[in-house]
Amino acid sequence: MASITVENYLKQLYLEQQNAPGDLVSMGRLANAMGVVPGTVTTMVKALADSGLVAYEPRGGVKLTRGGEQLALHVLRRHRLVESFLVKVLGLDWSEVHTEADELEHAISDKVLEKIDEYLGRPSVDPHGDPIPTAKGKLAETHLESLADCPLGRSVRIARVLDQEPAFLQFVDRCGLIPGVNVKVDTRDVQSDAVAVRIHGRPVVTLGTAAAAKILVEKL
Amino acid sequence: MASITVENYLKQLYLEQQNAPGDLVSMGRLANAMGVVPGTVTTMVKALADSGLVAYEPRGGVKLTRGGEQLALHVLRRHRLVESFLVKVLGLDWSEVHTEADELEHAISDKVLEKIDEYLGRPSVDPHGDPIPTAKGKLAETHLESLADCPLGRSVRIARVLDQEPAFLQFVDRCGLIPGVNVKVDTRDVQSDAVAVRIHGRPVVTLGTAAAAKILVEKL
DNA sequence: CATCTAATTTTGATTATTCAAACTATTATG
DNA sequence: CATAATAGTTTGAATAATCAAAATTAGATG
Repeated sequence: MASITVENYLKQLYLEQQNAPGDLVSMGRLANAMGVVPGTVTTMVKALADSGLVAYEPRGGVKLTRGGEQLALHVLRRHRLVESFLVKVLGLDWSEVHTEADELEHAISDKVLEKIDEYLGRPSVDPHGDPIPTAKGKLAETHLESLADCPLGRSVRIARVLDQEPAFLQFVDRCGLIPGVNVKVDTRDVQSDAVAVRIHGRPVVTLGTAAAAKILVEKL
Repeated sequence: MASITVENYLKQLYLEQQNAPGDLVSMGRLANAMGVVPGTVTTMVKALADSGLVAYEPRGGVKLTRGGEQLALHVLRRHRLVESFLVKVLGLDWSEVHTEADELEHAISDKVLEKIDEYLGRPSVDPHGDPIPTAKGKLAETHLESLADCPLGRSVRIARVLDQEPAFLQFVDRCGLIPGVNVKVDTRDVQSDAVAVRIHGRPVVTLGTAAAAKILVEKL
């Protein structure tokens, strides 16, 4: 059995790989994601490489092996199903479930996970719109645009919010930019770095480009 | 924060104290309950004593301090609420939830626990009839008789099963001796070590005294 | 090309938890 | 009461995960 620490390294490495597909992940990025000093990551990554979970190029970076990726996806599946469960069944706020799931993801057995999945009707995305890997370790590829780059004036639906920070999620919530809501980008201005978003029956919301880029939408 | 290991020692110590109220718990009993060698327990207990969670008498035994007991009860509350949740909401079999809860009890936050408690309607006992400590750390005292010592021929209700072994619970289930069921002890014989139990509309079940003693009943 | 910088790796320690095996009390017993 | 049996403690070592700080390397820059 992979320890909680190992599960966390693999999960984090997977998420970092998503940010820059193709490349190896640098020790620095992983250290930052894990909240440890770089030396710790070097040590740990070498151990993971010995276990065949990652491929490590000294001074180059790391990436998951097929086996490591499967484990990471399994952790991610637990994380996202737990998040969904906490929101849909227990009624927690979507801004707080990420932290909770970070603990629970290591304590849930396959049996309980299956019951949760069944109870929820086998959802394909979690409350933030993040896709849930299947039990077999497959993750549906999505290619969504964001509020920072989707066409102007066209009606689109909020599909995913890429930032798990409670404060950001609460802000998004207050604005009503939550997954499932239909919106239209009114204007976008490079100089002022601003994106104006119109939600039916609500005042126009203006976001900075960085914030807009974290909100993904799908065409209708 | 108490580590998972510390939580487990405190919980186990609490349970051992229940078995022999008043006495100190011996290192051997605790080692056995924890599944570690005795030397490990000595070391750990000394550390717990330094943290003020237990009172340790070298070569005498250990007991929980008020603080240690509060922590133990908090763990037990999580354990038993989780068990209830797994059975009542997710539909797991009561024979398998103990193991699951042993993991989950360390990963559940107070916030999630409160939601679970609310969802279940603030139950006072878990699926095995074990009492659930309150959020304040109070445990309702029960003084139940068992099938091995309750009056003969009187109708009583199964209230609690003291053994968490899946095989025993499955057996109990097959016999229909589950909490809430009304039964009557027909005969009891010291020489044959046998207890005959009658359940309405079912064949009489004969148990050994040791098994009968693990099934607690309440008067009607 | 020599050097500076930023990232990475190494080294030596630390903490938590555990074990095996040697040692030491206590208790019971003849 | 001397001693055997039992329970408990100590000691020395191991593993996992971490840090601080020194050493190294690969590029970037003048």
